[in-house]
Formats: sequence, C-alpha cells, structure tokens
Amino acid sequence: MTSKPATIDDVARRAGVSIATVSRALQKPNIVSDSAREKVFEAVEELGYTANVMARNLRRNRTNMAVVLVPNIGNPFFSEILAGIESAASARNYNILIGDTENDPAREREYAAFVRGHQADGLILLNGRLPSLPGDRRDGANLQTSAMPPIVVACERIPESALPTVCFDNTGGARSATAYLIRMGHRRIAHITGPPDNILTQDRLAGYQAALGDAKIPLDENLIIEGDFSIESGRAAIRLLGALGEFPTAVFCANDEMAIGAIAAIKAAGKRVPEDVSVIGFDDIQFADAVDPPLTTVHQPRAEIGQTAMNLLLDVLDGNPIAQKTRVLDGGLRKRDSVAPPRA
Amino acid sequence: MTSKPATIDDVARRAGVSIATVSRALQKPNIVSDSAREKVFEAVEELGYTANVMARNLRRNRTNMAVVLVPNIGNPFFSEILAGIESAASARNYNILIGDTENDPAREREYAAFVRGHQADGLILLNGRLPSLPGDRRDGANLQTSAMPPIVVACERIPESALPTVCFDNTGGARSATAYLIRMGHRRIAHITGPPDNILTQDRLAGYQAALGDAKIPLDENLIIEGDFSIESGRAAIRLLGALGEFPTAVFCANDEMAIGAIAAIKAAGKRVPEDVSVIGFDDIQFADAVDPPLTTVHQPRAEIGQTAMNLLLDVLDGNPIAQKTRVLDGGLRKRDSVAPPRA
DNA sequence: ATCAAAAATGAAAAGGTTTACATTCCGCTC
DNA sequence: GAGCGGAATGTAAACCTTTTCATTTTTGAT
Repeated sequence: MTSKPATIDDVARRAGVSIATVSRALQKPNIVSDSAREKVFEAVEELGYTANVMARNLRRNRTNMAVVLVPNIGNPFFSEILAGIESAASARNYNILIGDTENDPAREREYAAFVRGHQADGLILLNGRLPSLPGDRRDGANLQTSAMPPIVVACERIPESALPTVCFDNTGGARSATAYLIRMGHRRIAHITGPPDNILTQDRLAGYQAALGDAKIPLDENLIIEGDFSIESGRAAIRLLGALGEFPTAVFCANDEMAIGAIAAIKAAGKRVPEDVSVIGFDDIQFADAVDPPLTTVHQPRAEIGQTAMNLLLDVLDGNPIAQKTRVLDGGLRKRDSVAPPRA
Repeated sequence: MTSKPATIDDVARRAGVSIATVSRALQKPNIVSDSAREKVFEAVEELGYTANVMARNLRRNRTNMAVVLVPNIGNPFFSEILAGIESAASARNYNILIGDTENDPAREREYAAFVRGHQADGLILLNGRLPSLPGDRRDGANLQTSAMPPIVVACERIPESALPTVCFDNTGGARSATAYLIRMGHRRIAHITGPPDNILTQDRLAGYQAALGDAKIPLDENLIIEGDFSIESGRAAIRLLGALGEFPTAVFCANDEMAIGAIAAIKAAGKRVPEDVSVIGFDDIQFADAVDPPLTTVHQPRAEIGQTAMNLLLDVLDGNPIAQKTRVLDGGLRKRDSVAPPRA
C-alpha cells in the first residue's frame, strides 16, 4: 500500500490555495495571511507532506551541505574536529557529508565531485591535499578560480595555496614541548616523526629543531626516527633506537599514538617511564589520559578548530567578508606523568 | 570571471547533437554511435562539464546516498563499522552521509528527514533507536509501512521491530568471556555494565549471568556495577568496588573503554593486573592492544558488520530478495595479557 | 533495388520546487 | 465614489536532468 508521497500540488489542492502560497507559507510564514497559513499547515499535517529537497535544491541551486574530507575516520584525532564542524554547521542550518578518503586520491576526487556536481556547496579539507576536480582546468598558481568551489583547509596548511586556512601552531607546540624537556634537564632528546612528506611532520620537526637550537644543543641525526603516526611505528622507532645503541633520556613524538606505542616498547625493553625515559606526545587524544603513565602531550583545541573552519566556510558561502584568511590557533602543554628529570 | 557552469544544453550544442544523446552517451555509452559518443566526450572535455546531480536525482528519484546514524563519531568503536559500510557502499556506487546524533533525538530526526525529503535513499541505524520521522504516522506495531524508507539496523537490535538487522552475538560473547574467567579459576567476578536501558548492556549482562549460571556460581548483585561505556565510568566502578570492601579477583567490562579505565583504577589502588585482578573487555578497539597490560577482550568483526549492513540495505533498495532479515555475526576472544588465574 | 528489422536519434514531457511578475483584493484618503 | 497603495495571491517560468515515444537512419537479407 505504498502510495507516492504527497507533493506541493496535493497540499495546494487540499488547502484550496495555489502552490506558490503553499511554498510561501512554509518558507516565510509571515508574508502569508493567517487564514491561508492555517489552511496550508492543516493540509500539510493531514497529508504528511515533506518538501522534496532535491527539487528545492535544484531550484535554489544550494544544498546546505558541505563535504568534509578526512583522511581517516578511524583516527580519534579527527573525531573531535568533526564534532566541532558538525556543531557549527548545525547551528547555521547546514549539514555535513563526511568523506573518508583513506588518503586515496581516487576517493578524494570522488567526494570532491560532490561539490562539482552541485550536491554540496563547499569543501573542508582536513587532509591538506587539494583534490583534483575532474574536468577542472588549473594551472598551479590560480587555484580558487572560476570553477573552484569554496574550500577551507583545517588542521593542515597547503603551502602554495591561498585558501582560507585554520590551523594549529604546530611548530610552536613542538618547540614548547621540546623546550619543556630541555628545561627538565634532558639533553639527549629523540624525535619520532610522522611521514616525511606530511606538512605536520615538517612543522613539528622544525619546532623540535628550533628548541634544540635555542638551547644550543647540537642536532643528532641519529635521534630523529621516521614514523607514520601509528602506534606500531612508535614501537618500532623505540626498538630501532635501542638497536642503535644508547637510549635517549627523552622522546618527543609527533603524535600521541606513536607516543603510546613508544611507551609500550620502552616498558617492553625493561625500562620505566618516566624514570628512565620521558615521553611526550602531540594532539592530546582521548586515550592520552588513560595510558600508563598518563601522557604529557601538546593539547590541540580540536573542537575550536572544527568550528572555526566551518564558520569560515559558511562566511565564504554567504558572501560575508572574511577578516583574515588564515587563522592560527594554539593550545598548551598538558602536563601529566610521562615526563620527569633525567636520572643523575 | 566566474561563469555559470556548463549544462547539458551547452554540451549538446557544442557537440551538434540533442541533449538526449548527450545524456545517453554519458549514461550508457554503448547505445550511442561511435561518432556521437566521441563528439560528446570531446565537448564535455572542452567545457569541463559535470552533470548536475541534483537535477539527475530529481528526475531519477534516487540519490545513491544512504544516511548512517551513529551515536558518537568520537567513539573509536564505530569508526571501523563506518569503514566497512563505506567500503561496501563504495563498491556498489553509493555514498554515505554520516549523521553524528550524539544520542540527541532532535538530531536523529533531523537526519532522518534527509531520507524523508528524498535526499537519501535509505537509513542505517547504529544506535538502535528508531527516529520518529516528522509527519509520519506510525502506530507502534507496523513500523516499516507506507512512508517508512528502507532501514537497516546494525550493531544493536530493536526488539519490537521487524527491521532487517545485523548484529553481533553479544550474549554469546559475554558468556564465553565470563566462562573463560571461570575456567581460569575465578569465582568472584565483577561486571561493569553500560547504561541500563541500552540493549547491548542487557544482552551482555545476560551473557555474564548465563555463564555464572552454567558454572553454578550464585549471582552477587554487589558485583554488578553500572557504568556508561566511558573510560571514567570504568575508573569510578573500580573505586566503588574498592569502597564496598572486597575486591573481586576478576572484572568483566561491557566495553574496552571501561576496561581501560578499570585497569587504570586498579593500578591506582596499588594492585596489579592481571596478578591481583584480571580484566576482560568487549569490542577489541584499536587501543586494546596498546594499553598496559594488553587487554584481553571480545573481538567484534566490525568491518564485516558494516559491510553486511550496507549490502543488506542495498539489496532492499535494489529490490533484491533478501535471504534472512537478521544476521548474527560472531567473533572470538582475543587473549592478551590482562587475565591470569587468581592468586592462591 | 526493396523491404523489414534494428539501431540511433530527437522532441518533448516529467520530476517538484522557488520566485519573478502579474493580478486581485482590501482598506484608505480625498 | 474614484483613486491609490500595499498586501495577498496566482500564473508560469526556471532549475537541469532522464526517459518515453516517435521518427529517422542504418543494416542486412532478399
């Protein structure tokens, strides 16, 4: 007994008014007479009418939907950013489509096509890579041109582009984390990095190096180990460090997962955290507080990053003037129990 | 210099064919002559044409999009399920819209309106609560009726409904986890539950009780503590247990987060895991392996759950006959290092 | 060369809204 | 009571596809 859903025509007929009046009664109730409004609402109620959003979008050429490209939903780091985006979007009557790209360019293109195909009004990039839109002519320099939809970049910055960006002060965070270790008396401080081509990796590494420079500690290349942001790579890095000979007295990891892996490996090697080696992470994910010992880490205001990004995008979409194209937020060091002075 | 995007008319004009031919060339390239196809593709390329999906959807009355309602994206447990859903959807040319409801019925309704308003073809529920669709007439019994869109429930089951469901054998999993503790020699086994109105909580509690019954161990109500699936509630439960007097020798937690919290609290109380008290979790989230000690837990085939659910939904949407409306998957116990025999 | 069948194409309708523009209605003022 | 202005309403176009149905072209057999 599945009947076709009611259309605006049905409502108009039932209410004894024109479809224009129905549309107006629903969109801007105040510009319609009381009696008409009442009749329309009644008919809507009786028929269980819901406007066909596809038709509306087609006519309005706006979807109230934004795509968010996230490299990996499974990464707890992104969830809170997404939540922030969500709340800002919801507050301004927008919906978000989360595209989990798994760093697969094909996936990215697929989702980007959403905005190209008018299924979404704008794009928020959490991955720092600009998807190449199909059928899009771009010659390096002029990105946000003709066919390009409104785009906002969050979390990462895309060095060559002029896109609106909100990001965390990664270099500053890394610098103060490393400086903290130095203040505690450490000199042999290892750094486990993310993937080398990642801009976050580069910024955090730069911060680490800057702090060492500030303290006139010579850089020891052997203490910089490449990871990939995974727990396992944190483990592996520590094992590698162990195999190389002397352990450092402290390790600064480019994210919390690697720090957690590192702690596990340090314990497995029979040493204690923080008595034998201090560990510091980056991001302050949910589990940072739950590991043993609770992880000292650089806190990122993730919800705020998400909100700021979404509001930026909405401002662009609404044609509001945007004050500053790039906003840099910063957080602070969350001191817990994974850092201590080195042993005498 | 932002010009309007090219439409199918532009392509048709440029290619010197009718819009019908353009449409066909793009949809079903093989029913069009080679020459026409070539001309069309060329024109598309030159104009950078992308079909307006809103218009297409309106005409086809299908969006190739499904909404997934998840109670909390931040919960790492759901990420893998989402990934499974995503991969199955992607394989069959569908996209998913992830609706983070935060257990807020208003949010749920908002997202459900998507399918009501024809912005999505179907709905996957990860939260086990049926959103009330606006303007929807339902009288308890007959849920999936007239206006109801295709819905599939994953992870949880909704007892009163006849909706297609794929879920994990929660009772069985809890039972075998508890039985394992009993086999190890434990008799005083505490259980930290989830929120009492949650169906998962109920099923897992039932499994716990069944295992005790199997072993003829009398149920001790004092050993059943209510949690809410959060790390903190796991901590609190252990503190409560401690305050109550005797510690159990083992704790079965209704999820991994609470188990992680429990381990932290047990350590904080000066006892060791597993030597003094064994802990077992549920879900096998990513971090289960990274905590100290690595957590023994009930593994759920999350990706598979997601895939199965999505394929079920797609079968319904395609009108394929579906063999069995409800599928129960099961996993196994992941034995790590948080369980040991009780001390003599 | 003729014809039938098959293949390719085009014209036009349909899909459900919003909205520009035209019209009607109502209450005023003079 | 004519004229006017503003509010309320209706008509019809526009949004851009896909797809039905009719028409034309091609193919292949005779």
